[in-house]
Amino acid sequence: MSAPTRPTDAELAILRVLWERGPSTVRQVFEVLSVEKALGYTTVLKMLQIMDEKGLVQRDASDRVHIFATSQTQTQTQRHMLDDLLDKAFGGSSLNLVMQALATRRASREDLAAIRKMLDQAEGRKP
Amino acid sequence: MSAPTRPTDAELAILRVLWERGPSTVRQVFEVLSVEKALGYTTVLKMLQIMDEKGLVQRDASDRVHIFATSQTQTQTQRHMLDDLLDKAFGGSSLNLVMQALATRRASREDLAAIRKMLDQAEGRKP
DNA sequence: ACGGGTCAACGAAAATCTTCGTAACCCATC
DNA sequence: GATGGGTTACGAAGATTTTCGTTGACCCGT
Repeated sequence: MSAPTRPTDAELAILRVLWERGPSTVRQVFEVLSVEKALGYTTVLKMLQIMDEKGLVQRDASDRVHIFATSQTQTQTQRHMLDDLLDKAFGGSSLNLVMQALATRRASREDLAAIRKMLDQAEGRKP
Repeated sequence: MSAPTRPTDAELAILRVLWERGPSTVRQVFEVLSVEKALGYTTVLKMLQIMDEKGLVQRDASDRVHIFATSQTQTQTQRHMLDDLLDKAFGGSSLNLVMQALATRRASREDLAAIRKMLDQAEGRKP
């Protein structure tokens, strides 16, 4: 159970498909990815083989056509990558990161309300 | 003025030093980095040469000992990398990203208060 | 002028990431 | 049981990233 290595861009593209579709075959992943970008079927296959070795995905090989699934939830991976970015580009300051995130893309009123609600919980406020 | 490529990990380590120290010589960057990790002087030099070609840093070669400086502020780079992460791992949802960032244990009580304050301003609350 | 120390440039090796051609395999249908 | 379409396995090439040894230039003190 070693620390999962940070997914590369190509790996992340595949993970995105698996998160959205759920467990999928190579062909299913390929169909989705090939819409946006020209790439070969065996490229996707190879990536999934490597990701399996790295532990990024799990493979169900009980049928002839193997089924691949992510081994971490999207949320877990997001946390991991955020933590990584926090260390490497934000000096560990999550305040700084949050400020930047809120400044970059304007959050809707509902978003802000949701964040406020979360702050209340985090701070353990009494109403 | 092409879109600056996302810095690699090694590049980011150097950028961190330059952001903190300001414009520096190869040796100065090397001294800082070699504290945490064993690496050669020429490794740092080569990295800075490459980063110069990529446009990540700017070089003042008017003296014999060259001075390197970042070509983007830390904030600009942070925005860029956050945007990248947002697309690639968060489906473009900054709300989601902020929530995750707040959910880590790295946000201190003061951080949360500062964010709350910012929310107040963003929502235009009257006191 | 000489020698030791510091410097940037260059090339190349090592490591990692990305892509795909080829082969081997399985199964359904002719 | 041969053929064809779809599958995984394998290896290797190409691209990028990371590392550093070597070389030649430059400077300063003797």
